[in-house]
Amino acid sequence: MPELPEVESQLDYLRRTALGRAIRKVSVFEPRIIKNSTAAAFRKTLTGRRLVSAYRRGKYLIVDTDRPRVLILHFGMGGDLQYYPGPKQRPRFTRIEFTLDNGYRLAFTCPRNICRVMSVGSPSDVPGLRQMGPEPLCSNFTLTVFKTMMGTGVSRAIKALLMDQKRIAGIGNIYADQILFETGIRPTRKTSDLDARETGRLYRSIRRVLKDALPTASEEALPSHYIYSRDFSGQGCPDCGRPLAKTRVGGRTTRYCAGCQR
DNA sequence: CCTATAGCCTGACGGC
DNA sequence: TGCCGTCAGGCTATAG
Repeated sequence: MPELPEVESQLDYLRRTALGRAIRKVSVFEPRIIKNSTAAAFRKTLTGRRLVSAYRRGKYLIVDTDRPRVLILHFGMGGDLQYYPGPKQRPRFTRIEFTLDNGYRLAFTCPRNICRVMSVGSPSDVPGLRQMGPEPLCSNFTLTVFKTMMGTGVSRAIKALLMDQKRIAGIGNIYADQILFETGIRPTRKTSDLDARETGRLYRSIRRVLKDALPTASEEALPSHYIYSRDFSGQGCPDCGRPLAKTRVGGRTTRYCAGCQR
């Protein structure tokens, strides 16, 4: 569920709380979520490090330290950061806890253990980051770039392409459905079937939907007009009121309006 | 190379 | 009351 806008809000949270502090202690409650190294190496490489700066890439959060050592967080589904004064406030599902030099703690929580943390020398050590496609909200993601991407070897459903992190960074199930709804394109359409006008609309919709979601994105508040929310609350299409269709595309539950999306 | 699918993982929820 | 099956969704590994 944490997609580009939600990870951006996690980044904001980190900047308002633990960023700038040094790690006094690393507590590992769930070693399985640590990738690329053992729990012992994870602790050792990060203890004493200062969290200098952070940025987002796709659905990853990347934290640079005062050494050639980078903390990578991936929120999987339902991952979250919590900052609190002491162990009494430790949240449920805390998998990793950093005790900071001001005594406060930063927890990485994840109910389903699908999240991942890594301590690496460079972000490019992580295959998912190395192969990550362009950032859709950056200026180098132009219509031309998007058109080229849409033209190369694509017999797949358009929704599967939107969610492919090697093509575009940061779009997951919910925003893919919303982008396609606002474009009036059915998620099951083959990418090669889209004409130039639809491709242009899709490009603008990707940018608009993600950008509009940035200011308010957080785990608990998805806009009520989103087709995901509308389906969840048993309401129909926000435009025509018709019951929403549900199917599977790219292995994911997919919601659309059979009337408004062609 | 490209695409599709199974599996990881466990809380929430509905049915009985 | 409580058991059980299903679903959710990021990604990766593997199969076709």
